[in-house]
Amino acid sequence: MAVTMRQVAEAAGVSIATVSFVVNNSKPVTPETRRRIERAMAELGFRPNIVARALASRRTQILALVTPLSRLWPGAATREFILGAAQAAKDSNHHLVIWPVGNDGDELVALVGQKLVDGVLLMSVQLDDARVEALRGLDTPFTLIGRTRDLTGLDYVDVDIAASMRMAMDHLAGLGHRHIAFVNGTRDEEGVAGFGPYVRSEAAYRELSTERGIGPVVLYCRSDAASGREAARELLATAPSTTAVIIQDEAGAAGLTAELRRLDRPVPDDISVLSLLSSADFAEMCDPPLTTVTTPGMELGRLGVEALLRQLDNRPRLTAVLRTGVLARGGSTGPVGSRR
Amino acid sequence: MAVTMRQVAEAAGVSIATVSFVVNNSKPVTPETRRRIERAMAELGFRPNIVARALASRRTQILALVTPLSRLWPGAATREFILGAAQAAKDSNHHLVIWPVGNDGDELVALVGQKLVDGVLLMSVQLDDARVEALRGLDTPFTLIGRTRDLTGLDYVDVDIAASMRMAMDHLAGLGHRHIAFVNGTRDEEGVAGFGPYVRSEAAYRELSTERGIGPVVLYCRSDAASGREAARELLATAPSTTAVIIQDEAGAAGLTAELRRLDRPVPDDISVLSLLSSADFAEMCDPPLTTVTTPGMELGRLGVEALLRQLDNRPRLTAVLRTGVLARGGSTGPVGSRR
DNA sequence: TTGAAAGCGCTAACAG
DNA sequence: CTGTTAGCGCTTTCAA
Repeated sequence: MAVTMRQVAEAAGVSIATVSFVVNNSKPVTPETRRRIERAMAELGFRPNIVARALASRRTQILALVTPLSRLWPGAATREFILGAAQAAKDSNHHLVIWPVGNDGDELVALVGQKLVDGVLLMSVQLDDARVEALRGLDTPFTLIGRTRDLTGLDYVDVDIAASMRMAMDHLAGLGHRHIAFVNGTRDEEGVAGFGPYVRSEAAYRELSTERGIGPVVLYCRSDAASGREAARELLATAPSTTAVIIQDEAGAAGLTAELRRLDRPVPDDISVLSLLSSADFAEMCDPPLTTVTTPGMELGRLGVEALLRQLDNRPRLTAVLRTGVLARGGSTGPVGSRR
Repeated sequence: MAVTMRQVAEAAGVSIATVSFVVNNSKPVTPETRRRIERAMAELGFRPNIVARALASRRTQILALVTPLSRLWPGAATREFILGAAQAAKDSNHHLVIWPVGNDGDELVALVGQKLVDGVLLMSVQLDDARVEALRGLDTPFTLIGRTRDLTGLDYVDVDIAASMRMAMDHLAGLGHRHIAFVNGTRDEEGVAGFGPYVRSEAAYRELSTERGIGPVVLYCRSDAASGREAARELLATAPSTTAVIIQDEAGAAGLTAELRRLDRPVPDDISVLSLLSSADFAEMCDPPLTTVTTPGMELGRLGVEALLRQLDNRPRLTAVLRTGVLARGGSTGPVGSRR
């Protein structure tokens, strides 16, 4: 059996309460007494039982990361996100549990009701998200990764898609491109309208193009290479003057690039392709090296945990955190004809 | 405050013990009494406090998934694995915590000492793994994902690399290929010798080639497209008669394919490429669709949890579970000249 | 079939 | 500064 506080107390000749004080640094203790206790702890190999502590203190030091059952953000940096969150949790003496739950809130309510976790991190939040409404009714603090339509009173961490899009367009414009198309992602289940990132990226693209007098060209593709190929053909058919394309899907980007090559419009020599909000893994796999704007998965995970812990500790809140993607230059060059 | 068992007991006019019996189905209870209690629970919205239960029963119903800090299996199906494990845990009323810890066992010992978890799942196990030795000294059950050199008394779940390699070679041989090369992964940190999957796949390849009278050709590449390109050049220089290549790295596969194309040996028309033990994400991103043998990440995660739970419940153990990768045909054809 | 009661190991008043 | 004590909410003998 594991060593308990009581045994430590006996060995050190003090009361169990005093041991608790030194373990948690919760009250002043004479250096001499402290030393005796620490010695006893070391000798006996004492490790506080975290479950007993949780029951007595009403603080489990456990956070939950709620992930959808379906892959919501296709091919995205989920792994990095999870690991970033787990790291951040550990760094502040917390544990992270993974809860894969459906999109209706009921299951989530049941889990939260178990009182296992102090707070909840909600991944892949949708514009209208039943899970959020469900959590609003409970008294467990939570933080969003992503954004709902109605954000009153909520804390969230998200990718700054508008800024990322601007970064992408600035990059391409800086290379001399004047005809920049956008291939947006799409998900049959809810249509383009429902998925926040898609909505926001398209809005940002349209706004920026108009602002710069670039006729907006928007196409769509699903999350596979074949769909990317289709987009390539459609692009050349409908907007042949295009010299650069921003695409928000990894698999789609791969297909698009390959098809452009097949159609004698090689990337990046003849047309530039930039993959928006892809994962780091993808970036290092592209060939030719595509320019990418990478989702900062780890950082978002860390920030999500940070925001949640602030709520739990009643520290100043982190209400609206946005992070721009990271630009990694591939082999993109300017449009044909404009090059030195 | 949340509803407690005591309140339910009062409302139903029974003792707290009886409530416990119906909640856990641990003792027979008169239908009539049971009904009263269930009614009270429903009306009050009672949810058992899992922490109190854990303290009293010495069973937390929490499992830990230990992941290395560094990416050990490059680009692999980590996400699927994590989600598979989380799902399986949930399906048997358990929780899964993620512990990103270093490779020395000390941190792990400290975490386990907290008595938060009933069992541990060790990911990315190395041939000589300090974490395993550390866990052997404790009394918390654990299961390996991967294998150590010394497996006595241990339960593990792993990819059957030999079988996967055989599947790959059979597939290619069936298409008529007689010159099949293998590009193994490599990791500078520990050399080829240290990483189990690399060791085993190479051994399997060599054995199978010898068996079939195919002179073995083995090259190495790191986990990036550039390294894959190098491998392509080296391959054509040293074994120009090669008609098919098996490569065990996703990024490397991308680079290899691209470089072969650039050198006028297009895939799959002129030479076949098969990506061994890659992730499902990768498979759907390849263009042209590469034939892949995919790591069954979800399934391994589920099986790991299953094996662990069996230990915990004293059910017949699952000591040595191996799963073969899943073959997904891409556009591979037979070698040039042998085609109809 | 049900109840009483003794913990599980620790925290947090409160008292001294 | 240290000790006493009453729980935290539930499980689990042991009796009734």
